[in-house]
Amino acid sequence: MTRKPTLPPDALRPLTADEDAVVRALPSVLYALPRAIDAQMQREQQLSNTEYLSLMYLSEAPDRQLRMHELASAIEMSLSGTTRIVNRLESEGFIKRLRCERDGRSWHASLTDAGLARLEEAWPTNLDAIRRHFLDHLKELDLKKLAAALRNVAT
Amino acid sequence: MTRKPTLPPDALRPLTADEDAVVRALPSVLYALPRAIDAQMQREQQLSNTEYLSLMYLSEAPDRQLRMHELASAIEMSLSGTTRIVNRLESEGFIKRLRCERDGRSWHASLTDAGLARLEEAWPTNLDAIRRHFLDHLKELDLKKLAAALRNVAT
DNA sequence: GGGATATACTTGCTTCGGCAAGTAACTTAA
DNA sequence: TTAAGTTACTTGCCGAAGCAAGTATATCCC
Repeated sequence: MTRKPTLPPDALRPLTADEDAVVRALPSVLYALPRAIDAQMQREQQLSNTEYLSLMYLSEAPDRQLRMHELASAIEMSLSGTTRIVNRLESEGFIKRLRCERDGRSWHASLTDAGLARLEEAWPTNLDAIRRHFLDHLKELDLKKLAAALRNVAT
Repeated sequence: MTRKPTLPPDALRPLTADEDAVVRALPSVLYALPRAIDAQMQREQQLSNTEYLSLMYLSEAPDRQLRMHELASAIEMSLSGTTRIVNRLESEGFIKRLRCERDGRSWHASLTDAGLARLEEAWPTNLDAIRRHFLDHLKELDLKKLAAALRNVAT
């Protein structure tokens, strides 16, 4: 039972009413919402969100390829998780693995034409899912500030 | 390959620049952030977020107990997932299952004193995780509006 | 009252993800 | 130049969650 030692007293500062309201709404957004988006993507496109993101980041990369650890950090997954995602996408022909010429330990995940086509087929569903589950509910917010805040959260 | 038929044209309406900025930042927030919060809770408190939420909602319920499906909907998990969470928490003595007197098919998950103590031990970590990973990055936002929007997303 | 249906939960099976250990290839330093 | 260390990726093992099927109880309707 190695628990963290006592937290600094600041951690116990009570939440303001507004913060509390945000915190109360958070589980829905952080836990249920990703599952809902994933489920729609899976149902309508047979792609998980991480698979979709992989195709997307690859499509935007120079030469449509990224080294494994670059892809991992783009999709914010562990390297082992990324290995498996690439395995799946490779087995369906959407990605090819290419040896890296400059570093024999390294592989490039390279988006195939089929992979690009798959992405183009899938993105309307992804956009629809994000709109329906998320964007459409934010009408009252200042999106510019929200985007900045979310980028800030991201780091 | 049963794919959804063509989406309504509205789904293809392009994103505004602000919407796009939000969407770009979304994977970090919806996928990486929950993992980060979970990891901190697991590391420092040996509790998953769903376990923590279960204890929390039970502590707030009348008689500190809820029927399984009530708990499931509170924590927004499937019933089978809830069964397993309750199994885990029960095996550690934090929850007891009590037969429902009015309905023989039903069980109450009931928070024990040990469970309440566990919750009280864990909440500062949870609060700290939420603050550090999320709340502290929202300084620029109108939290009242954000809370309303998030509640809106939740439904 | 008793069969058909519905409800509340549990279990079996599968998938996904992380960590830690393993392997191969590169780099550094003696 | 070769042994030690580091890096890039993969594999083995595990836990968590969902769906679909199973079980037990309740309700409905004749």
